[in-house]
Amino acid sequence: MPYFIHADIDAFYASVEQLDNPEYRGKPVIVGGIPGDRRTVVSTASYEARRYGVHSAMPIARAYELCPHGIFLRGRMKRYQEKSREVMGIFMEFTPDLRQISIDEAFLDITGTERIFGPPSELADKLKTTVRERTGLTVSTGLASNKYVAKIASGMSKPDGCFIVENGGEESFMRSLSVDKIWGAGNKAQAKFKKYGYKTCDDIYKIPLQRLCSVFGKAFGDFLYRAVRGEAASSFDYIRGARSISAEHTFGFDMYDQFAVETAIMKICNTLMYRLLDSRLESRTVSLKIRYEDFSTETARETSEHPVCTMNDLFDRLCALFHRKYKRGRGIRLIGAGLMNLENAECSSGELFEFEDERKIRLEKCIHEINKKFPRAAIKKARLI
DNA sequence: TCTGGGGTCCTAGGACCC
DNA sequence: TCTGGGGTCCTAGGACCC
Repeated sequence: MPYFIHADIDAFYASVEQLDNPEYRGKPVIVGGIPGDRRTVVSTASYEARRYGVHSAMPIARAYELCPHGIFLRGRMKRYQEKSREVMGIFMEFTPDLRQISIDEAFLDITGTERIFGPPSELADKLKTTVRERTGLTVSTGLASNKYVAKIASGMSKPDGCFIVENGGEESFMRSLSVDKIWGAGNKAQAKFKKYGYKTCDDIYKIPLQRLCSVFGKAFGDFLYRAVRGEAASSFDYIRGARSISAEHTFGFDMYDQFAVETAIMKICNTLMYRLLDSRLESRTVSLKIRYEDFSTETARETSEHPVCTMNDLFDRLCALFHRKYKRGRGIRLIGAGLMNLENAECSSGELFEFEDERKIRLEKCIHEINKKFPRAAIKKARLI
C-alpha cells in the first residue's frame, strides 16, 4: 500500500528565533519586519502572536496594531536555511524518497518501510521525536495514501500533531471538509464557491465534471473533481529543474525618477546574472514587471534568438522593455525582472558569441568567483555603489 | 492596515507554417 | 479565390503557493 507523510515545521522562522533567543519563548514573535518598516509584510507569526490575529502576508503596520507588544524581527534567511537543511537531513534518514516543496515542508514516500520503522503512525511519531530532540523544532504531520490528502491532513494536525487518513478513507475525509480546506483554491476560487453556494467539499462532490469544467475552466475543474474525491494531484509526481529566475524590488515610496528605476534594474541584473552563472543555465527570454502606485501591474517579455550573455546584455534588454512599457509620469511602486524558459547552458558556449562578448563573459565569471571567495571585496559596477 | 519576494501553472489570443 | 485545421512558439495577465 502506498503511504505518504507530509511534514511541515510549525511556525518555522518564528520557532527558530525562539530557539536561538530563549528570552523570546512563550512570547508573540513576528518575523518579516519591524514597526515603521514601510511596505513590508509578516513572513511568520509564532502561535502566541496568532492569538492576536496576526498571520502571514499581513502588513507589518497592521500586525503592530493588533499586537503592539510583540517581538518584531526582520528575519535571518541564512540561519533558517541552515536549520531547514538539518531537518530535511533527518527526514532523509527515514526515506530516501523525499520531495522538499518549500523551506519548511516535504513529502516523504514511506511505502514499504514498515519492516524497518513499524507501521506508518509509529514512523510519524519517531520522526517528530527525532526532529524535536535533535533540532528543538516541532513538526506537524499528515499521513495518507497520496500526497494531496497527506498535505491537507498535516494542516489539520497543526501544531505539533499527527493526522492519519486511513487507506480507503480518503474520499469520505475530503467530503467532510469545508471548501476553505481545499489546497489550491485561493481567494478568487473561494469567492466563486460562495457565489454558487458551495460550502463543503461534499457540495462540490455532487456536481458533474462537465459542469465543474464549464464553471471553473478545464484544468481547475478537473482538479476540483479529483481533489474532493481524495485522489492524488499529479503535479508533484515528477521532478523538474527550475524554470525561471526572478528578482524584484519594492520602493519605500513611489518612484518617479527614471534614472533611479534604471539603477534598480541594474541591481536586479547583478543578482540575476550571478544566480544564472551559479545555476549553469541560460535563458533567451527576459521579462520585466512594473507595479504602479495604484498596485496595477504590467509585464512585458521578449524572446531573442540568443541567450542572455552578460550583465550589460541583460540590462540593455530590460531597459528596452522598460521604456517600451512604462507609462510616463506614473509613480512606480515595484520593479522586477526575470529570466524564463531556462535551459542547460553546456551546449552553447563558445562560437555563439562574438570575441568581445566572450571576454566580457569571462570577466564577469571572474568577478563572480572573487565576490564569492571574498564577500567583503564586493566588486560591482560604479553605478551600484 | 494598505498590500514582500520567489516561484509554478493555466488561459487566451496572435503569428506563422504546413 | 476563398478558406480549414493542426501544430508550435510567443506574449500578457492572472491565480495560487509558501
